[in-house]
Amino acid sequence: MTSQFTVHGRLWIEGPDGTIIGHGRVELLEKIDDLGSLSAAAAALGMSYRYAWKLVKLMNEHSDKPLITLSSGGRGGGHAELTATGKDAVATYRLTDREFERFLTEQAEKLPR
Amino acid sequence: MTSQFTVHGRLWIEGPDGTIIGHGRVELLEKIDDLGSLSAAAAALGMSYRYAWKLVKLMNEHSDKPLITLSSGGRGGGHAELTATGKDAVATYRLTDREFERFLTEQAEKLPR
DNA sequence: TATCGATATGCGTGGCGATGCATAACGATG
DNA sequence: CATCGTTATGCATCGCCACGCATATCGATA
Repeated sequence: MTSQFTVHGRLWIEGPDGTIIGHGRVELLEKIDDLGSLSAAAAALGMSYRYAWKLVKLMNEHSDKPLITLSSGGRGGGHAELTATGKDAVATYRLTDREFERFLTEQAEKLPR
Repeated sequence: MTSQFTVHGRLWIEGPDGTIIGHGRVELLEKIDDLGSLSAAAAALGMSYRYAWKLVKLMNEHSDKPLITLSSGGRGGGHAELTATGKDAVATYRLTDREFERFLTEQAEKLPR
């Protein structure tokens, strides 16, 4: 049967240019893609706008091609959008993350008792 | 061939009593088992004795049966030793950790490019 | 051209992991 | 019973992550 133990973990993907994409960043990217707004995405995740903005800046700086485009002013006050690179990154991460979830439950069942 | 991306991760095992055992704690346990001394183990890992002692206390408190026995005074000034439970915990963790390493490299090869 | 909502960014703060210092207690052994 | 090396534990601190406040900027639109 299932073990009394549970196996947990975190994983992240590093690119050759130093990009790091993990759980939190991917969630942010997905929310941005969903809502078209950085402030709304941050709020939806219970994350401060200040910090979300820093993450976006870091990701864009450390990546060869930017993952997110931000524009201020205009209708609605501004806009946030994923680039094709950004969407690719999300998709790639989600793929390996799904495998990871399978791995974790699979390992938990191997544990004693 | 191999991808330009690399997949990294951390994993830990939680017991029903709230025990948490992960990379750092296991390394400490192994060093204790190896050296028979908490202060020596901490030093060998470049970890402060203060913190290593706290970790041991936490692990023992949160586990049903203690993982480490500590004794002060006497020949050599004191002694640290793993219980059978402690050794089991290490062995179990190492087993799933080995699988985890395989998983990570395996996933990295699935990534684009 | 005034408004409005979002982006842009500095500055101070609080929690947490981890360190370092200092001091006490312990107990086998000489 | 003095010594010695380790365990035992308080307290102050440092760095990093993340938050919160405050303010400036931008640009479509009414």
